[in-house]
Amino acid sequence: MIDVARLAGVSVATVSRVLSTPEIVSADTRERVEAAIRETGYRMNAVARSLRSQRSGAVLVLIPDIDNPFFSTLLRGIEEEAQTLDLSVLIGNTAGDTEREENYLRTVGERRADGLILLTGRLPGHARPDRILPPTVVAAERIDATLPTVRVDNAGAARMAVEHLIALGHRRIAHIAGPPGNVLTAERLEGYRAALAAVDLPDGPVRHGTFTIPSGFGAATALLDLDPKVTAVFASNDEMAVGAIQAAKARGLDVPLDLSVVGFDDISYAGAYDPALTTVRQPRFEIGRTAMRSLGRLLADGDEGAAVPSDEVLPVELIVRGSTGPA
Amino acid sequence: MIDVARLAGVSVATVSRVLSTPEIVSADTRERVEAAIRETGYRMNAVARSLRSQRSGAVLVLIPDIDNPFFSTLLRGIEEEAQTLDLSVLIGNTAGDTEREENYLRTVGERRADGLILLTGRLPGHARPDRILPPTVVAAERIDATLPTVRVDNAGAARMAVEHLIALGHRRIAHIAGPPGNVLTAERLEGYRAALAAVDLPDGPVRHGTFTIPSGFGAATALLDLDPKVTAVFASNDEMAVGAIQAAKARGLDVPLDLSVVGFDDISYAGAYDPALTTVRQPRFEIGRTAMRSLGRLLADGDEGAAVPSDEVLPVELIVRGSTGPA
DNA sequence: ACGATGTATGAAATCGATTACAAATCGTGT
DNA sequence: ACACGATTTGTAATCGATTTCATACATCGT
Repeated sequence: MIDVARLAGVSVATVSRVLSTPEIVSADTRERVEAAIRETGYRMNAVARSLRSQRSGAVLVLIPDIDNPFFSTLLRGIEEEAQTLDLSVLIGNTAGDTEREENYLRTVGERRADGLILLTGRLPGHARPDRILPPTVVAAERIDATLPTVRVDNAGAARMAVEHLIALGHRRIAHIAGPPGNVLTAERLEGYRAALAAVDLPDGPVRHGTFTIPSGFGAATALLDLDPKVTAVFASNDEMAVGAIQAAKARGLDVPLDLSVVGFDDISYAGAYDPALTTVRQPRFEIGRTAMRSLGRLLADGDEGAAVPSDEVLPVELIVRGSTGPA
Repeated sequence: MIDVARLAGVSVATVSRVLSTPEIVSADTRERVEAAIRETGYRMNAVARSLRSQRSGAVLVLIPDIDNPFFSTLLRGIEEEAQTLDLSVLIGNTAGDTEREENYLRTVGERRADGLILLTGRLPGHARPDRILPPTVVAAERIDATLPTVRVDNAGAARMAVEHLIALGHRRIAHIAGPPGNVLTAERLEGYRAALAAVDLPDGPVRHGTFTIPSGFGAATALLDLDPKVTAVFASNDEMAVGAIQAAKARGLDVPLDLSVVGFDDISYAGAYDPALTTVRQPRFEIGRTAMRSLGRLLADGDEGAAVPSDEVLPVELIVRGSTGPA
């Protein structure tokens, strides 16, 4: 910067002004400085700027598993919006590990990141609930009423899925739920029950899985053993739905002729599966993008809107494909 | 830091030393300082440290598509190793866009990142080949002999896949290649040809796709139209292999009875597909981890080993599943 | 022609650490 | 008891930007 200043015959203060607030510099010096910048190939040192301005220009994304297609799409949305906001994205893959979480949280304590996006479905540092968080946005699940959140209406979406099955004439509809204690599990189970109750149908059998294909396979097997008259299954996510289809095939049932299966999420390969999965599409990319946008606002506003944590609910869409059919 | 120093009755220099080189400070002052740190809840400002030490402690990963399971696993490996090296990972999703690439490259020019990992399969800033790069490691493909690389032997792996088909008795084996001009496409095509040539079989028909399911579907359809006697297809990646299976099913063929299909990569849902995909597993996680490890060494060494850019070739594994069978 | 106002610029303080150099303290051998 | 080297600590410069404050100059109204 000193070189640029020398070359342009101005002070470093002026060079800085050309870079950050060009409008307050007279047109001709500005041009001289810009020419000098080009000539020297000068690049701003972002670290020095961060030190002085007390902003790192980065956000940290805590994510349970980058490798999970659900989260990777979210991350893509976050990344996309971050780029338009000129913010960097630091990733923190926690793998459900509290220690790693703490590690990453240190990162923001050390000022490496200005804000935080939580995809982990729980508050970090839960040992100390008094823990102060930086500007934070929660995506995909509502875990704390005091934090801005971007999500979908899980209960409503689950209800929509089950209503689709009811409309197809199914009466005995089972549910493969997520792990007990999980917010998503509870909300989707609630939606499933609401849909049945609305048409005076009794609840079908319910089994819990762990959001994985094998657990879906196991749960579906158990359900079909328990009640062979079940003609439809609503799974709390797509992986378990795929597991359920595999279980059905394994016992010689045809999907959708003998058993209809609905998933949740519409992960990328749901449509590629055979049969193609009927599922509820969450706008994952949009959720990510929206979360990043909210965080951007939070960072820009200082503490203005903090009093009213936003809670954005994005619309879902039922994608009807080959895994469901008439009862 | 000043507060800590005051509380411990020492100078800030001593506090700094306790933090970065504890061994040169006497045991009792060290303890006093550590107590003061705990008491004040002091957290180091990483930005200030970066400014002084001229190291940001972050690496930038340029990735074509985070959402692609192939890359997301790589990224997970990178992330994992980065955490043990105490480095932050900045992600740059380029989506094949040169402008974004440039944007992200600016990031490292501005000292936000110390090093670079390229998953994009090409050198960035190709407009200016004289462009100076920071310490850089290339993962998954060899694109420049002067840059350290971590990869697999694509030709050998492809050959292994085709030899599996030959061993099953297949004689007319088609290939769905990647897009022309791509390094991976060329190497895998070469391996395919080498396997056939080794047993004096003529090349089968070859069609190019774009590494996507629909393109695999289209290519397989074209191949089967062209030569209905084909009994096996080797696809250059798993997505195209899935597309090929769909194409076979669409024309009433059974996989693997009428047509055997082999893919490449072993992406996460290859084993979940119906039929489960026979494929060549790339150790993606290990590739990512190894790439990060190499970069870590590069960053630690200054310019020592720069003369001999490493080229690590990791072993692949043929995963035989349900999509291949005897001719 | 003169003070008041506004605009453009520069000098220097500042952000929060690290580290070269200097100074103080301590121990040890004679 | 003293000189010398080793250890420990402090003072102040430094990293590269931003920003406050002061100053120089131009413009304008009366």
